[in-house]
Amino acid sequence: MAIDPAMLAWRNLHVADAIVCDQVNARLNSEIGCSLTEHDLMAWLFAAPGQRLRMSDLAARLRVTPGGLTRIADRLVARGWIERDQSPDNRREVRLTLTSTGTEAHETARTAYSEVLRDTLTKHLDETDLDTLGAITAKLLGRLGQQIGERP
Amino acid sequence: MAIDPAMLAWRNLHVADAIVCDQVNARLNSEIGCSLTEHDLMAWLFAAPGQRLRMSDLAARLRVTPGGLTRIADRLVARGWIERDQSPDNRREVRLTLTSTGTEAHETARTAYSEVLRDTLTKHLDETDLDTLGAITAKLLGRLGQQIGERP
DNA sequence: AAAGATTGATCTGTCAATCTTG
DNA sequence: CAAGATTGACAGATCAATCTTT
Repeated sequence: MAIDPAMLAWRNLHVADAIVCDQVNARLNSEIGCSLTEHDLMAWLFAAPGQRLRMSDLAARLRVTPGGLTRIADRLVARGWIERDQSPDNRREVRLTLTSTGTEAHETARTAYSEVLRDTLTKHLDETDLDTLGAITAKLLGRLGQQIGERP
Repeated sequence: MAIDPAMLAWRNLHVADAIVCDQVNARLNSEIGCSLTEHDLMAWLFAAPGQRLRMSDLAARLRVTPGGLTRIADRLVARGWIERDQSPDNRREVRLTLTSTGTEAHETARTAYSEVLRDTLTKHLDETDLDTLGAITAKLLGRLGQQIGERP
């Protein structure tokens, strides 16, 4: 009886993700003093139109709860890397922006992040494998998105 | 300038892993009353020679710290699903085994787990994609294992 | 002293309740 | 009352310190 190919693929994928996450976190932590999640928050802000996003939008992108995002934002505000501000036309909404120090921190973090990916992925998989991996996971995400309800 | 294929593959893989984890956790939680990690602990025990493993070995397999494993084991002992015992020839070592209720719980959990994988992976990717995904991640894990120090 | 497991303090996130604004 | 964010209580793991056994 052959082992379930889905189970095999999943377990490999899951462990590989854990290992890469650990390495990224370790590197970001020692070099910049932030976590992968904190980097991702800054990356979403950096890429957003007007460098500005609402709390609820960020929570969806980072896949954390509203309460969780409040805490993550608290930490980055305390470090002086982001700032809160309220939308003038709807004072319920809180938006976040990068400060100038936050932009610098993100730039440094992004570089370190890329280096870890080179050491963990690019070094071990050739271009074809990486593209194939990207394509299959992209297909999967597309289907899962429809199934679940399309993460924005 | 083309987007970095490693970054693309990694982000897709990372998000896909998070989605599948959430679904597995939700299903195991509602149906069996356990988490993915708790299932994995039981699965390792079930597959082990003599259905018995040392704390430190389990910690390495589950990729958690010794302290973390103590807590996970505490919960499963409290549910009556596993038991602690001490090695007669080295009383520092603590080993875990499944109880009969634990074996039943694991069996139920394993079935639910497989069903979630069918709904999230097998339903959306054909056999070829799954095999390719398994092969590429296996290659990656092989290289990462050597790089890091071979998880047992 | 070192190996192995546990414990207390802490960190990060969740969940449900709450506060504010529309 | 609903939308959006925050807060308190808690869950789950980490880390460093500790205890036991070798």
